[in-house]
Amino acid sequence: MTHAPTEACGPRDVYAAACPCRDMLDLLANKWSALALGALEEGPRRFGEIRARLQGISPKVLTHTLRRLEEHGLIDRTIYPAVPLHVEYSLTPLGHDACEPLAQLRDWVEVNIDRFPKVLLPAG
Amino acid sequence: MTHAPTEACGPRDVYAAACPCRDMLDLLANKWSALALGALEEGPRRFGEIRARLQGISPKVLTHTLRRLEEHGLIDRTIYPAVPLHVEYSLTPLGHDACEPLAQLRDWVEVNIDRFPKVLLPAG
DNA sequence: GGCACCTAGTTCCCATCGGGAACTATACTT
DNA sequence: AAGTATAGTTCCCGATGGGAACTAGGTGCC
Repeated sequence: MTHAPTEACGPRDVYAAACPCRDMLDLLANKWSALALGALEEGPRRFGEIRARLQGISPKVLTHTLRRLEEHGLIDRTIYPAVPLHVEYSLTPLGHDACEPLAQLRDWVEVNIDRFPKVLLPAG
Repeated sequence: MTHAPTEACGPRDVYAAACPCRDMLDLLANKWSALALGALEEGPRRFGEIRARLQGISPKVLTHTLRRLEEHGLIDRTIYPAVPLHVEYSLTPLGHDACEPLAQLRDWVEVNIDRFPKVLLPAG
């Protein structure tokens, strides 16, 4: 029973409140998660680098986001006790795979942003 | 100037805090938005139908979610002043297109749910 | 020694969001 | 007059997100 078959964990329906899929969707369908995973797509990054890439995120929220992704097995956190402390975040295989749909969502937004009502686009 | 070219609205970068892309990502990268748009993919649905499909959502949050999607031009809200009041929600062309990446995200979660750490999967 | 600096956070406070339960409004049915 | 149905709204409260300031371990500078 190392890897339960499809039936073991319920109906696998994101629309079912009790299905664990719901929690996973909640984790991934999140602005900061989508951006953080994307930032790690090109390779491992340090806390400060991710923080700089995700413009506008506060250190508190970034810590929380990364911890959640780590708990759910999407990223690894490696501490290098070097001269100035060095912590590196990297995608797990699962996290790498999750990047695909998230990248498509990010790309879709960038491509279609002009189609949104102009009132909502400040410098439109 | 009916439809501004790519430059008019900034750099089109979801990673830029000031880019309107950020707001759109925040809207779409959301559990309830992703589920609600998916529920409308098969055709127009009424408030009660959507509520029943999105198991666990409260009427307050559903109202808020639908209003936000409407404001951003992803869905239409049509009132039929029939016998018992009848309100129908339907996808706009923009909303229809947004369903593609969202469906991929939902599907990815359902397909890969078993790969997540088992501690987090209640009935795993 | 004392002070500023660097990295990676943590802590505090507050505004907004999300969730449950109950209530409202309108109109028809019995 | 009471009950049913639809589409919400309102209230309360705990969780989440955001800004600003502070902490901790260690280095280099004077």
